[in-house]
Amino acid sequence: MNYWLLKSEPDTFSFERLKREGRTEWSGVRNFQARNNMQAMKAGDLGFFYHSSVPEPGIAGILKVTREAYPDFTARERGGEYYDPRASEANPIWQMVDVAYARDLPRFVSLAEMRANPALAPTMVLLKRGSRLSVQPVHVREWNIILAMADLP
DNA sequence: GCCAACGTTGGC
DNA sequence: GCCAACGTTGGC
Repeated sequence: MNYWLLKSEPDTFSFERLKREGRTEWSGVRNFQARNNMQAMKAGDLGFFYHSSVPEPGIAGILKVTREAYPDFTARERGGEYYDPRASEANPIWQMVDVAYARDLPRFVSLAEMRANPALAPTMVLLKRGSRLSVQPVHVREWNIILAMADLP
């Protein structure tokens, strides 16, 4: 089992919406490193659902990978927001996974709080200077620290 | 709205 | 293969 962190702007797609709708396709990823991370995902892997570009960014809940990487068809939707003219059936270039709501955290864990935790700060990808990767691995150690933070008031 | 940091593109 | 220019991300 591997752990991940997936960023989303809640104005576009929030954790609450995932909870309400149950599942979604994680399409539209247009960064190679993020794509490679999705290709490494296994069904059953868990991930933090991270809310970005809001006054208080942070982890809103937990999702589960339900379908492993397959071609992201939005890359071939001519005129669509995620269209990529280089993508073809033979070479889709971009991949997506399906994810489902897994469970709530006891509470929201903010970016500021994670930054302030010296056990996370030096290593976690999210906290590295200039990091903007939208799909990133989370070490099991970091995963457990954040779960413990969410258990505290 | 600003801007630092980063990834990608394309000329050479 | 280098690297400047550009566009994007995302915290603040």
